[in-house]
Amino acid sequence: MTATPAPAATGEPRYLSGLNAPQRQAVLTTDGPVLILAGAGTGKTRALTTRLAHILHSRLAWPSEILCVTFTNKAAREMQHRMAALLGQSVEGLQFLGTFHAVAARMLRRHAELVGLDSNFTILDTDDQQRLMKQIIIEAGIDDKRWPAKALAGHIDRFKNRGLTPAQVPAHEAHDFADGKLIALYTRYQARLAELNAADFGDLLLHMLTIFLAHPDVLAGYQQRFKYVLVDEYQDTNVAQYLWLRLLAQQRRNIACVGDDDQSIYSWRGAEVANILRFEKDFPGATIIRLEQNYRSTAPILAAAGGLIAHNGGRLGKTLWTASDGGDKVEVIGVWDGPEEARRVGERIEALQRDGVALDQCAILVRAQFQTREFEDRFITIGLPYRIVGGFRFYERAEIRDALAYLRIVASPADSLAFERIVNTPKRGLGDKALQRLHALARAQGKPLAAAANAIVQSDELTPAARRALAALMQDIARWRDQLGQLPHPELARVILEESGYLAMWQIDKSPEAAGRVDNLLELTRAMEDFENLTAFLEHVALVMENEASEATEKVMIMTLHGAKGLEFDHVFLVGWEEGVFPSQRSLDEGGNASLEEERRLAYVGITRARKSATILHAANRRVYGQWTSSIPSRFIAELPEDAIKSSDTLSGGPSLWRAALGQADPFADVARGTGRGPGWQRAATVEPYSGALGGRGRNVARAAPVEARASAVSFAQPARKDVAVGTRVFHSKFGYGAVTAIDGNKLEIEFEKAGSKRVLDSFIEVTA
DNA sequence: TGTGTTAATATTTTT
DNA sequence: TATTAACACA
Repeated sequence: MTATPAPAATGEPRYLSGLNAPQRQAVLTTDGPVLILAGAGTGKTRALTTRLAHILHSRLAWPSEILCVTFTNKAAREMQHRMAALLGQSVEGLQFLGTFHAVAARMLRRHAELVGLDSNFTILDTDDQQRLMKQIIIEAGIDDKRWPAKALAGHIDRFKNRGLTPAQVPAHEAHDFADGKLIALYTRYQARLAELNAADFGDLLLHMLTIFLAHPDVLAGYQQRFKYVLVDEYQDTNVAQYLWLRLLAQQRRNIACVGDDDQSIYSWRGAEVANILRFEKDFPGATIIRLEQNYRSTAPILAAAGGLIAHNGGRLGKTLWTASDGGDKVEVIGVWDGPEEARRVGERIEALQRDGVALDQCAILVRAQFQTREFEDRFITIGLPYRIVGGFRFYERAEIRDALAYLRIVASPADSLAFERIVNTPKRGLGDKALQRLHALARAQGKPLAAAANAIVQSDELTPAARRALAALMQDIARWRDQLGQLPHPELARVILEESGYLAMWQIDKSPEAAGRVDNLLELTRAMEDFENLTAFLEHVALVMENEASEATEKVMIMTLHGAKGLEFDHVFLVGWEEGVFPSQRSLDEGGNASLEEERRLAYVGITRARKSATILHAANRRVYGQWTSSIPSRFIAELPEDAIKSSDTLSGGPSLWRAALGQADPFADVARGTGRGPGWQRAATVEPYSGALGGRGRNVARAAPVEARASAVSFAQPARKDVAVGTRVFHSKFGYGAVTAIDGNKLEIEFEKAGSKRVLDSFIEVTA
């Protein structure tokens, strides 16, 4: 094996230079099925992108004859960009490069009538979906508390992921929900979607499957068209996606799938690792190419990751190697509790920062969102800029969804879900009673809600007040619809937000987040300018639920392990490696070994994100849902190869934990075993006291805990600002409004209206009038 | 119809 | 602990 790229022959296209032998093979083997097993950091995107560029450059196919699917919009965009860079010009006409859902939606709009939809069908998101399911459950006379909409949505989603229409669901699987009514509810849900001219995410693929199977001519058309099929992240495909791909590629068999079975972490979303494992059976004679040379991480990091993943069974098997040598061992640090973990990581990052490391090259990877809080609190205190990635996305925010509902009802009068959402937002005095009547009429006449509303205001069904309010709303909607062709759509959106009173509703609102919501609404209208018309914008929103705004300032990234997949950082902090946190309790309780192996793959993904250093932390005590719990280090720590890691413990409890985990005599074993407050409690509290350690009800400890005693160099370096004094009214993006009660240099003590008393740095607050 | 209370409930989330 | 949804009340 060699790190040297194969020598470039003269006259060879420029894009091939710099590829290693297997990468080159992955690009040049254009005929027949190819499975590219690409380990983390082995240049998989590069191989895939170059392959696409090669096909186009060699004129093997036109852009419109290529199907290239990814899972995320980000990945699709990146391919587009990198290919333009490779070929020296951007490529037009790649109509079928995109996410599975975007590509399927594009196809479905062409053939919608074959599954009883109109080509302008709306795409529902999870929220719409669940509201609809709840209606269906109640309509069926089922107790929606015992059988929540969420659970039904989960079942139906799983069926769709498996490519099963209601008729295809095996009868014995119907007993899981509402006394065997599951299939009936699924059927009813699909019927309602058809009435609403709507499709959910799962439908985009499932409908296409149905069409392909029922209309061989349509399928043949696509089989003919797509000379080459490229698939990214193949290990994450679900059964529906797999069947869809297989149908499309069956004819020409020029399919190339890139994936890594060791990075399959989405089985809970229906991903089937089996798809990648049986590729050779599906496509006999397939070329298998392994990319194993890692260009990202140091040898110790790869050794740690490799040693860990070796504990999984049923792998296709890959061994990552690197041509570079040196590098620090992976550090494993045991700490007393969550706050100490956050403090340690903060210190480490500040040290790195002093050495000139950019903050956005440091990442903290957590198993679950709740772990981010500890870091957030700490970083606010020491004034370390951070960004929590994930969590709520722009288009999921309530105000954005409300605004979109207004736009949807204007764009498509039959969108009853949108209508329902905005009919009484802002409050118009249209309560349950009025809505029930409206629903009843709509159902009786088989009309959309908006049409029923137009009818009901002609009658005396409603109270005069409600009737007036509804009539006014319907007039507004009609007027906005008239303006649809006249005003530019961002302008129309502004008009709607103004005239509906929706914007005013938030402007009047005094809660801390209201100002942000107003900003978001303005941002929404701005974002619309990037689209040709309202329809194009709404399509984008339905399929691209991500937050595109990237911030310019350097910040420490805090994100989940799932969110980190596909990313890389110089310095990675893997926190919360404790049994019950990671691997998560849920995965230990249910799902058996498969589920544990997925957690292990998640750990593997986490470690392989690191370029230069990986640091693993585990705490002896952690507050989960307000309860203090003790835990032992994650089994994954014990699975790391001894010579790739370096363990260190803090004074406050680490060593005892190690011994507990290794089953040796340990004076504090009772602590580690989870009996709660063992003798270590008092000891730890005296080693490094802080309010958090003594639990929520730490009445016996002064509130102003000496946590900040060792404040960071960063916070000392900044001069105190002059526009604040005791009593100044301020705003903080996390805590809301408050008044300054004490000033200590650039640290302020503020009594927040909602959040209580907090100490924060002055650079984090705004002075308000 | 709007508001204040209580009670339940709590992974991961590419579209 | 903290959020959210459902329910009683004015």
